[in-house]
Amino acid sequence: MKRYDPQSIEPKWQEIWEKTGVFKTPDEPKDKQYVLDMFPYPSADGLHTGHPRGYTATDVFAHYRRFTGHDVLHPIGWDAFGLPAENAAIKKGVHPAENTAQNIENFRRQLKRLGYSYDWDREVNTSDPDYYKWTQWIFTELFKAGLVYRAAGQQWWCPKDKTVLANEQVVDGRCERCGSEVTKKELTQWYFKITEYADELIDSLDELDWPEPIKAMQRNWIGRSEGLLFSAPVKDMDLEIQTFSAHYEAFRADTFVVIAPDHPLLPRLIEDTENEAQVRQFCDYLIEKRIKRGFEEEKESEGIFTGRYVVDPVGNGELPIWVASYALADYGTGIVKCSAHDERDFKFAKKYRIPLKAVLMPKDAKERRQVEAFEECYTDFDQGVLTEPEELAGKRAHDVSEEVKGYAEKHELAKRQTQYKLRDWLISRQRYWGTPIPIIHCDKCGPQPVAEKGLPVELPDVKDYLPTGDGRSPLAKVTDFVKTTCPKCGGPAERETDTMDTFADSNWYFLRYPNPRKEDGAFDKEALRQWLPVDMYVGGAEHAVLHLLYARFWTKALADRKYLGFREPFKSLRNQGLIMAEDGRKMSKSLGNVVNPDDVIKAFGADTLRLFELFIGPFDQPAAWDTKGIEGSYRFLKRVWAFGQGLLEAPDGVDQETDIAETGLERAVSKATKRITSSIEQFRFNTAVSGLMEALNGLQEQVAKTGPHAVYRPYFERYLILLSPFAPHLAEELWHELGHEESIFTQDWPTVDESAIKDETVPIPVQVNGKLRATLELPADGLSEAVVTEAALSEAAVKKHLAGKPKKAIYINGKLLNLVG
RNA sequence: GCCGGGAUGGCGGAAUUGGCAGACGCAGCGGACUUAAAAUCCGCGGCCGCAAGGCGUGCAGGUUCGAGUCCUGCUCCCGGCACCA
Repeated sequence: MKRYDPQSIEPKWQEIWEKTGVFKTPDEPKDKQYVLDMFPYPSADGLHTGHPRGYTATDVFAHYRRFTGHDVLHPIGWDAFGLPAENAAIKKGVHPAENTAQNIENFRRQLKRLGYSYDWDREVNTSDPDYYKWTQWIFTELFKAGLVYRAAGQQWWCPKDKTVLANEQVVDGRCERCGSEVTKKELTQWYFKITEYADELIDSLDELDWPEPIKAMQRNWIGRSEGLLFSAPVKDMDLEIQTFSAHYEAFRADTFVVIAPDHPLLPRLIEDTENEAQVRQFCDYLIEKRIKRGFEEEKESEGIFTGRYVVDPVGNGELPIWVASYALADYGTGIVKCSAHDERDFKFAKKYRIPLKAVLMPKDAKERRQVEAFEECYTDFDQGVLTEPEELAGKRAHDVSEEVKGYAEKHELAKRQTQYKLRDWLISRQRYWGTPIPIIHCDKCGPQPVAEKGLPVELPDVKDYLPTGDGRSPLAKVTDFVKTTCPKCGGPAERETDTMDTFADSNWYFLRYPNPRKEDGAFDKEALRQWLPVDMYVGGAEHAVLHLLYARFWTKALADRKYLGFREPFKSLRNQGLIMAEDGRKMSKSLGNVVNPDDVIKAFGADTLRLFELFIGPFDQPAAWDTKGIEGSYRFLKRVWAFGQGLLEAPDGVDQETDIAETGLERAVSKATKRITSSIEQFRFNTAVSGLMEALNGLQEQVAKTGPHAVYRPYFERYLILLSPFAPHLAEELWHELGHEESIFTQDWPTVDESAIKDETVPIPVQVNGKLRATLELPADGLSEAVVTEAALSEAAVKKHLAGKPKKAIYINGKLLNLVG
């Protein structure tokens, strides 16, 4: 009997599969399935144990879809631009291009060693000019569509990476990449107008088959809130200010107004007032304090009276305008009407002894007295009852929401307004290793997009790619690159020297796979029609608001430019949970608890690693690595191997006893097929693997009755097909040993024999008063209530717990009998 | 604070629509093989109890013939967002 030797069979089949092209993408797909992984960022560390979890899942899914007659596109590529590559390159003194190429080579080797069924002819590499040419082209298209603009402003700045960061890349006041504390810097930068799509980005989430938490995060991030916009004249001034309110129902409680210290209207507001200098000084102090504080929440708000009043449009008289540190210039209008029914307003008013008024009351009398005395801040707009205005008195704020909106609109007191937390996407990066922004600055004509024939704007191959830290990219020092002519007037002009955020690269790569080598366009209409949208997309939940939101935005923008015939790129999305270290902590080099997939493959083979990563726990949940657990998966594959070898060496010919075993084998395989099929479809790979284990146990049990026999082979062959998406090498090897010339992957998915699944006798649990007292073993057919009840009543254990005749009986057909005494 | 997700043996986890709680695996115990060990194979296994039996899915209630699953009220853990008006 041959020994199970993954080290020899796995590379052998990988080579054969590649040579014969079994996993190549079909040309004219009829029943297509686009099964996609979030492409990896090729870091110097190579694959970590988290990668194979998601990649094996999609691979199993892709195989399964092929087996069930679908034409599958299952590609892979490299998200190759980006800061970490550049930082690593700087550290090692190797050019990022060279460093990235090495890393990709290593990643490719590792992925191939795992036996994934990728179509390797379709690799894309975002740092390849043939790719980023089209990233730049899309940029210019969006520019022409008015979805790209330049603006000056305070930007988050990472002092270590020496580049600006988007809001999304700042986590707890730190740079998402390197963990340094971020600061602010005044810069002119490029933005994508993602806010233009805010509504659609929220609304169309409903139609997506995505994990609910991811949808919730996107809704949250976009942060839509519908309310009223009030306009109010400033007393003794020719000036109107506007305020946004989401909780306008208690508008009669407004007693003051706050404005952000950095609000653009503020200088005008305080001009020529008595306290002008003092207010200005205080605002400077507040602004500085906020920058220093970063993302930490202020313990106690501070403010100062501006000396100005607004005349309230809804009848609350003249309201004093205060500068308040808690007011944000970039949300709503930056000015807020304030009341006793907001925690922050309430606290602020108490601190500065600003008068308050309560018009929203709890039902409870004691609580009510506290609210009336301003001892408590009451903010429950769902349960609270209004006391003013008279028309609404006694009604719940929640119930009159629409009524108030309608009334305010009708009498022109306010307008309906929707606000978003989502900000436009800042894409300029002052770093070398990225896609150059294809813009030419001309003194006469302004910024001009580079025409398609001028693309790609190639990243110059320079020695000095170190970030400068002065707010300009290292490209600014490359005179040959910078100096050019204006595409409009032909005069001397300068190139934009910033590069794009790497999320721009990954925004559209899934559109490139259907036509990866197309030279005269980013994508081919017919190829996109054949393959897009992506049917199954798998990756980590950490991309919930960055990549997944941006990619949706570009898809919609390109659809509006008539380039795409769909508005959502990813129909179904699944997230894999993190693989933690065995100690339950995150794997990290500094903790020394990292498991390297290469080592695992060396010890157990790729099939074991694949199987174990799926068996480790529910796919979307985090799981801790388990050294003993992987041995268990290895043991299982060895048992499959030994079982196969047993059948190979078994004698031919038929005798009567084998019939009984065959019935049992049919049952085991049919049951397994049913269970594994539904598990894969639901992305519950851990139960799919236990289904495989259970089935092997069943096969062994049956065969043990007669010993191995050649007539059992067809059952085992069907079993191998079920196993093959998980352990492709082992399955293929045994398949061929069993005498097949063609690859196992040309076969059809096994069918289920429903009649075989049915057992001849079934166990019927008998409960007395809901408690299990006996289990009857009865023939599967003819299980009427009368038959079962009669059998149950003759059981000693049932009699014992049942005093006399049962008052009532609940019989669930073929499943359970409950006697109530 | 707000929004998600979760809590089941020693451990990871199973359990269609409410119907035998603990599948499958890990660790453990007992046995076979072996001079011995590893590997492999067979068996046992929620807790308490000698047993009959009782108790068991985070806690407290409820609905139901019957609840891990449904309802109400909590506790704790994980993730995301957070002066967002």
